[in-house]
Amino acid sequence: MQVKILDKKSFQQDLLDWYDKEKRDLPWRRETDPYRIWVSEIMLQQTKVDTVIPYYNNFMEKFPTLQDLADADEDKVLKAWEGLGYYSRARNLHTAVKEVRDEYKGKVPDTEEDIKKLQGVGPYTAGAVLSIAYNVPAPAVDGNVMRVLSRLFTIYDDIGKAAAKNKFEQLIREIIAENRASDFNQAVMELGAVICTPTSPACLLCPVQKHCSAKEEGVQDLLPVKAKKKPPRTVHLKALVLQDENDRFLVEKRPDTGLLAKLWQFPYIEAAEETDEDIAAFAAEFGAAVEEEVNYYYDVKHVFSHLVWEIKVYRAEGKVDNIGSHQRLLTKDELKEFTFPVSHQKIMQSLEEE
DNA sequence: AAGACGGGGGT
DNA sequence: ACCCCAGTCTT
Repeated sequence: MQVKILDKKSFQQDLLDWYDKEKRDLPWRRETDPYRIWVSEIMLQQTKVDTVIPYYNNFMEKFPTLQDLADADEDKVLKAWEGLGYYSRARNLHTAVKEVRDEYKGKVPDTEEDIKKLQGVGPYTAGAVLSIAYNVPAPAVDGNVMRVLSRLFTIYDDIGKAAAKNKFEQLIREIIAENRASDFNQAVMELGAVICTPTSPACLLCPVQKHCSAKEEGVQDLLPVKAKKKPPRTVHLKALVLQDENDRFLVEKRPDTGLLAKLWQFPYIEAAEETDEDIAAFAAEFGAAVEEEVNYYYDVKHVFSHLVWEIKVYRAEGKVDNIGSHQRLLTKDELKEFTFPVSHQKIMQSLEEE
């Protein structure tokens, strides 16, 4: 591969000098424990630093060591992840940490071969943990890195394609500062986060502007190239908030796999058509009398990356029976102990406004 | 190679 | 209302 950079040493020095001076003071940057680095990198997948910080701090308070997390109940782990999204990250991390406890004597693997075997550890996270925790010169290519490199070297490959990622990893292998792999990888990501931003990059403040091919050609706003995603499909739901005579609410645990696996929710049905009887029939299964017009209460809209939930919420009070084994009746206080997706937190919140 | 999988921010 | 952000696993 042709590296069009003029002076590698000069580039590394300009980048690292800037990073040494300007790097943000982040909780996980005060840590050297590979377990803590690992947790931060899992949380940072698809998620902004500002969102992660409070979750990370709380998580470390609850599970200070790898052993603590490995020994914890899954429900507690999910509760600590509540609202962060992509809950398979939490389940996979929990599985992987138990694997490290049992198969690696509690020490996070420091080789690419071993660390990649862990659930939820893909090419990015493997490189990030190896470089940041162990200073191994492995590439850690995330969206920030692809954006920075696509501009530095005017690469017009679609960064959504798998082939492009290999190209960027190879590029990092060629330009990484071998003895400062941790700082180098973090510096590139930091540059992408605070200077080389998706829109309106701050080129005038950029420490490596003089090495940047896109800036030289004035095409920084055209990069990176990325195919547009399809709009999410809309699913119509009717959710049922049943409150029994003891002011307990009917909730249920979602299946072990798929969307929002193992989280709790108010029972609902998919309503393909705007029919009137379906919610009544659904409620009748619990011995509750619900009518479309009488019990309709509230609308909740929730947007995921691949679908939209438009939820009509129905409320009813009275005796509740015929509870399934995955279902529970919980008081308002007890609801707080269970993990709900944000969409159903919105439903819960509507109960406070009366 | 494409889709599933959450949630947040900016304008 | 519309735009943007994007790792890993599964199919």
